[in-house]
Amino acid sequence: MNTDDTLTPLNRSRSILIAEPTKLVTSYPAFPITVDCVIFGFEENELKVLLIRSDLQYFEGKWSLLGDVLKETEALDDAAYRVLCQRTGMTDVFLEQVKTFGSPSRHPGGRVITIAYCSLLNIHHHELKIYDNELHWHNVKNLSDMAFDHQLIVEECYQWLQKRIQEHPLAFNLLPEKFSLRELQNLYEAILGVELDRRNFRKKFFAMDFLIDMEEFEENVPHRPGKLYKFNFDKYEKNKRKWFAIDF
Amino acid sequence: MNTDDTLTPLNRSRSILIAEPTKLVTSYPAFPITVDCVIFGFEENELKVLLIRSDLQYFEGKWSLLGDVLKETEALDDAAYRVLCQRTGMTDVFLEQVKTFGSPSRHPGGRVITIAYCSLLNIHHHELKIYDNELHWHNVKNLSDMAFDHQLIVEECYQWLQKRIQEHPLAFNLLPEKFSLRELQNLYEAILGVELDRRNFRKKFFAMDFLIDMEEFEENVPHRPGKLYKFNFDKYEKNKRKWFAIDF
DNA sequence: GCAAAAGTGTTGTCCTTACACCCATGC
DNA sequence: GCATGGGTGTAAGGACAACACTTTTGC
Repeated sequence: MNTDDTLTPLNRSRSILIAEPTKLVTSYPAFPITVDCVIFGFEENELKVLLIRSDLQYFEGKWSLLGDVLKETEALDDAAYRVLCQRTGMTDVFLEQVKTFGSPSRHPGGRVITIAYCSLLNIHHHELKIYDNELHWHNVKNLSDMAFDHQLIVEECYQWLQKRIQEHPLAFNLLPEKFSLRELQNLYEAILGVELDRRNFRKKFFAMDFLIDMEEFEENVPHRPGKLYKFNFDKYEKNKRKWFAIDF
Repeated sequence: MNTDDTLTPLNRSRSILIAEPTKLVTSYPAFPITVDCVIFGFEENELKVLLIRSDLQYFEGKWSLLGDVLKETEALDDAAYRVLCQRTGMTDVFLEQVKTFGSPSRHPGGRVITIAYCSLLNIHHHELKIYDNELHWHNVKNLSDMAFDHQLIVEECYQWLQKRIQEHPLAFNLLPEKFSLRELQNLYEAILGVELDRRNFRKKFFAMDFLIDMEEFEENVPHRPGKLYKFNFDKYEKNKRKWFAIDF
């Protein structure tokens, strides 16, 4: 049973209806909220994440996610898109809410609750809006020395991505519009940390029948050029299978 | 580019380190935060969700999730467990964060951001702590007239559950410790909204080899009693398969 | 002509599905 | 003895894993 007497739902008598919701809400404790974007990119066969140097002296030299404070009347997703757009100049980017982190001690300046978003983009489709020279792509495999609980946040988003990429066609957000099957396979191998059989990988994607053959080939490669494909998002949306299989 | 001049990370010059994080955090806008628990139970072959009458006059007569305000120094998960424990008396209950909802207009008393948790429990393992007579189990299929955005929250948690139950042994949280295969199948059918072949369903679960045969039988059933099983969580934890299969 | 990667098929195994009959119990 | 659900097996088809050689291009 509750022992304090603040005006929380569990403390109030249930039989009296509250007529002044504004008064009620004003009585609640309030917390600063931020959104943090875990922005993944793919380059040189490595999965990368976009980080910036922390601007807190407390975390001097440590790396931090791109985030910003939620504004008074801004939707959560809008705040995340705003951060993305301001940093990368891109507006049509994959973005999804992953998890909210609210440990009371995660911020040295007081309690701040952050909503983590995961974002995937093609590194070569945009120029970073670098306001200073401290914005960089980092290999996901060697992260350390991060500010706040950002290492934990990246790890959870990375796990989320590993699972998600197997069930949804997210990978294509990380590649150029036209890509070779080798690039696609490299991407899956990098994200999942496994080696895949080339023949079976191709068979699987051709069997899905969501790849459009561009009848074009790679250029400037020091070996036989591979064919280029696009992912047929329209067809995928119409045909996506109703997922069902008990399996654990 | 930002046009206002509040002290958000995107507006500050990046070259100056901030020495007083507390001052910084205090300058951020702050929002009341609640946790809302979508508590699922299973009874009479129907998936149910635990709801209470809203205590806001604004939502008079409408149903609402069980929630409470986040306390100043309380971890998010702790707040959710507190709500669960206060309502159901149960402490060892499955609980997981699902998603954060923060539409600026979701609460009539001002902006309140809520973190939705999903919880699964065996209805018959506890007595509801009913402080008044307005706490009830509702069939998930016929929800309407809910307060706030709670209908949306329930829908998202239900979808989350449908997916999750196929990949993780969550179902056993909704059943008595000892259950028959029929009960298990009924549960899957109710949650997923499909009909399953009885023989194949049994084969699948026996093949997993995570069921412990209790050598006991149902009682007081008007037909041949079925065998009772327990789920072997220990064995599952040791053997759980590394999930990998591109499939979308 | 050599290095490097593209491209291609088959086979065996396993998993999934579809499907029908007898059995044990309560009434 | 009848109604109700418990319990079981098989066959066919589809998906997946393992595996090696030829082709094309750049240099």
